[in-house]
Amino acid sequence: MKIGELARQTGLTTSKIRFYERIGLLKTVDRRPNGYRTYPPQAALILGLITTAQRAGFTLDEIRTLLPSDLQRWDHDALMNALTRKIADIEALQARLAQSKAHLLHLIADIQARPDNMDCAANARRVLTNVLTEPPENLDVTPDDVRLLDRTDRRLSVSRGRSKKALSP
Amino acid sequence: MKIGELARQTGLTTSKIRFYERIGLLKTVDRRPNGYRTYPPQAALILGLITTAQRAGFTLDEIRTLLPSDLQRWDHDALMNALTRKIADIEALQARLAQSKAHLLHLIADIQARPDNMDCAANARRVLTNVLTEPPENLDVTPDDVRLLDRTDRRLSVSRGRSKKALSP
DNA sequence: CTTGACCTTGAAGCTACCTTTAACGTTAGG
DNA sequence: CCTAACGTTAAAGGTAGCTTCAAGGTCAAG
Repeated sequence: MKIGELARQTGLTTSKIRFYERIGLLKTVDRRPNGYRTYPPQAALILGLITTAQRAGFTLDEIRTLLPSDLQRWDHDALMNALTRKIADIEALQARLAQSKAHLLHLIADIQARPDNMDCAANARRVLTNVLTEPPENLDVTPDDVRLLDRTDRRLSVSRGRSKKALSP
Repeated sequence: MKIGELARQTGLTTSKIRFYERIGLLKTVDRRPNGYRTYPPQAALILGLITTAQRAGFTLDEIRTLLPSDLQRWDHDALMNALTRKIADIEALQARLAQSKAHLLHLIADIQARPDNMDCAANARRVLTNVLTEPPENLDVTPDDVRLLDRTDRRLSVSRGRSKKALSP
């Protein structure tokens, strides 16, 4: 299978597939005499796995270390470890988001709770003081928690990059 | 107040403060005859606001358009709009995270549910098929939802960039 | 023989948010 | 007067995950 065909099958762009190869993520690729890449049918499967793992919050780096060269032979322990850690990361993020959300809701309520006898400027001062004197949100998030987020978002931004400008035909 | 003093008060680095000025986020700055920046006490307050807003998931760009030059005179409607939208973004992300988490838990269960009479390779094949045939996770997340995440993570990654290499003294 | 669809490469660009570096001027204290 | 700590600038670098570009080569159909 040539790269364009693989791209169609997986829904990925050819540039993405080549990129994965460059960073050592996709190794099941051969060359025809003319230099063209050629893939076994299995490649589509692997790319599907990569995409799925990415959506679950794994970095390409993590995926690379977890993906066995032979799909039948996984490092069971490493995989389970990674899955468990990833879940913990997600939970930490969920806690953060809940906090942020609560914070914003509180702020909205605070703004709308302007006493009738108070003018806008004074209300602004009042709200401002509240915002800045709230406790510093002790979230206890470790650098490791953070890493997921860095991934998660990017994972989600599948729809980006496409939005820039439509191909001018 | 000079920039070092302001940095100490806010807990930000001087480079960050200068950066904020460069991108037009912090305008309350004057110069002494020697070229040094000098700030009114209010500046610390504004930086506090910026940091808080960032933690809540706003981009510096968003913050810039929302921050009034006079802290007493906010654009009430724009602010409320932004807050409301940001909450919606957070909710979308929460939904995604819940999905990812469920997905991972399911995967773990699936791996552990290997029938006694099945060998590892066969189990790997079985799980693999399950993973890849699950529905494509119809999440209906808009590009706008995505933007928050891009922010949220970075907001969280305060602890990064420091990790590279300690200053060699 | 030409057209168009496909393939190749390395390098540069993009995003958002900073930090780092180099090369230099200022100021307070001993 | 020297030194250490502070201040200044513009420009480049770093992250993660790609895309885009320039400048080609290959191939099948008409």
